[in-house]
Amino acid sequence: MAYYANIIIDISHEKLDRAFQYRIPEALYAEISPGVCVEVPFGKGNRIRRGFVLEITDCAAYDPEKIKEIHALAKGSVAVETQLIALAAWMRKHYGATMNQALKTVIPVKKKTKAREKRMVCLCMEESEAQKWLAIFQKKHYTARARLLEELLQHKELSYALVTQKLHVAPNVIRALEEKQMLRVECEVEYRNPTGHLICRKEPVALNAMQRKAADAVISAMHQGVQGTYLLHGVTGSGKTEVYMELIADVVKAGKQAIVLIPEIALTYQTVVRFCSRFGERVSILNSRLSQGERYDQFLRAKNGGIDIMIGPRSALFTPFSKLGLIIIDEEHEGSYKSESVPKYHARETAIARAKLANASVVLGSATPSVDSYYKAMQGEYRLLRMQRRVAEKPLPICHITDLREELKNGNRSIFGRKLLALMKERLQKKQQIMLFLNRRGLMGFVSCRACGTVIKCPHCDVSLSLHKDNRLRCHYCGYEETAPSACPFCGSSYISGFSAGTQKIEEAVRKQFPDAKPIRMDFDTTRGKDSYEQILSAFKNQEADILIGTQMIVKGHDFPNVTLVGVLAADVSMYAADYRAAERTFQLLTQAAGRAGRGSLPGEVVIQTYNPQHYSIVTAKNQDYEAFYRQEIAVRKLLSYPPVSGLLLLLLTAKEEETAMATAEELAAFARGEQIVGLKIIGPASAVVGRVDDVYRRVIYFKHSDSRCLVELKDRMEGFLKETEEKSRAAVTFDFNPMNGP
DNA sequence: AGCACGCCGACT
DNA sequence: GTCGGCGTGCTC
Repeated sequence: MAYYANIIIDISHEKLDRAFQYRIPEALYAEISPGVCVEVPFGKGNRIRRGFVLEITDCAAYDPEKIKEIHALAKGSVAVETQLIALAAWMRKHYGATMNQALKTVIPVKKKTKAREKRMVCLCMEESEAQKWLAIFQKKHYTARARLLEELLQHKELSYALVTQKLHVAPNVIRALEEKQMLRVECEVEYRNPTGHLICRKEPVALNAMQRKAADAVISAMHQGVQGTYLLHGVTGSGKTEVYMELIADVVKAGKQAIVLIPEIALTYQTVVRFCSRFGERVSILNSRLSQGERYDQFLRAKNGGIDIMIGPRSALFTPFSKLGLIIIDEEHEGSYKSESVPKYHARETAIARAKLANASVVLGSATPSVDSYYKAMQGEYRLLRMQRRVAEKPLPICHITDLREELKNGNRSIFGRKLLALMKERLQKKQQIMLFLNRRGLMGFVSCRACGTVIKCPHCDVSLSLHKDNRLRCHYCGYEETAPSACPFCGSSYISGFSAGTQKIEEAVRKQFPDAKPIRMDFDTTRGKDSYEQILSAFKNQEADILIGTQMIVKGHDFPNVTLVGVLAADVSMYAADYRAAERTFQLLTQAAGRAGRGSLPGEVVIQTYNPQHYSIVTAKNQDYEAFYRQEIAVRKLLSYPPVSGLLLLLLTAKEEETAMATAEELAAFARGEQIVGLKIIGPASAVVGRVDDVYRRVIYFKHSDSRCLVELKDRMEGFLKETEEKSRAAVTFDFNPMNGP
């Protein structure tokens, strides 16, 4: 009896996004199973390509004569559970992608994806001989060969992409010359270096009654074999981490494994130490600093049963545990749980899908739950667990709101309102610490001409360039940079000035107002270095500075016992961002920022400065009243048919030519209209907020429907439509369900 | 995505 | 005839 494997070839193209059948050679019977990565001959030239085994069968669904054999096991592949393949299929369906793309996000692969891009074409013969051949080719009018040879004589080494694209030399011409030993195609290989692991053990802290109650609700259900999704709403300082650890301990005791998702920015040394001291070497940590290879090694340990707990950002969700019992998502409301690349999955929904497959439970934790999750809890889809008091009954900070319009009326044009100024003075006298928080959005330092109003923009994107301290202008979308000009490039006026990036401006203002204070700044410029992030935080903790100035990054779960004042400067900038989550983000940011004050024995105070003091997101944040915020926000979402009340699907069309993007957008909008889906709302097509990035034009269409399953259905039909109606030049299409930060 | 095959036009 | 250029169609 012969065995066959259904394999997806690792080429992301709709036309190849299906299984191909290969015979399994007897020698590989033991090693081939669903989820392994193999090398197979593919296409006319039988080139060796990578593929993913989906399933094993004994019946040939194709002419057995034509079925080829699996060449080998791909080196550096982990046989992943069939469960993860099912998860990839689920992701493909719900977020829009090719099966190959979905598999790639789910299956750990060792091989560098960059290898292909780094292919080089290099000359391997004497120059004089090459000249001879060049003359022959020119004489024979072998224009392609002559072009290539000419270029090689000048540069010796050329990138493969350049040769095929810019020089228009076909791959078969390259191979013809390679066979004649005139040139070589080489690949570069990279090395990786692993990091150490820390081990230390401490006795667990006993839970208080409130924590016990929350933990027991989950544990008792798990013991009865009931799996579910829980939303743990615990105010800042209520001790959610202790609850997580209790649950993990219980899961591990039952011989199962746990995954803990933590937003990248909150994955600090402190967190790592906390988990390691409780669970020792059974814990593994993933972070973005790890190379592909190291990440793969961690997954291999998990696969082989070397660890029980994996902690990490979004991608840790795909840890190949065979007996997964629990997934915890801390800071559940965080935007970083949504993937920015295809498939644009949300870790929360995907975790629930994986848990269903593994018969595991999911615990979502947050002090400020996402409106999405709280809504689902209200609908009874998740079970809500509350922890409304801080450990040791520490009082919540006193919160003041400063109306910046009033300040302006009273002639105060500085960054600091009078209330904040007075409190800062007092704290500095008492030798207590202060945190100043700035909303980064909107305060980017762009450069404009005061004479003609010209704003310096990126030549490749529709955004203004921002000024950095090294006097260079950078594009935050494509990375383009140039030296800041001294005169306006349009009118020649020398009255051209940059609005320095927000945090720098604040630092200057602090130094001016309080010459004796020691401010420390944390932003993209000061955290360039390797450990500078940790260094700044520990310096502040050791009271080497008394004012910490920063953006989002300083708000996330750090304990600074001596901080008794938090100032939020210009709280409303994020509310003007043109997207429906703006109020939610503002509320979350303010609540989290306020939570930084009074963590120690000293009571804290918070000052929120805003131009919109009456806005509900600010008023409810002042009162630390999540419920009140939720009630008002959900009413707005209902009124405007936004998630979670309604489903929202964003279609992004990208193309090199503006016309192509527009044409495809119109084509798809027309198709959607023709589908006659009752209750479907189509908004657009329109230009994306940033209409051009890296010289690629971007258009968007929004679809709304009260039942998000209808949108998944619509996406399926559009995928089918794109597959069937072939058109030679069409824009690239990406789907994004319930997008996080606009297109 | 690659790669072959097939056709047209240009030049030996 | 031969080769480059380009469109079409298939890949287990």
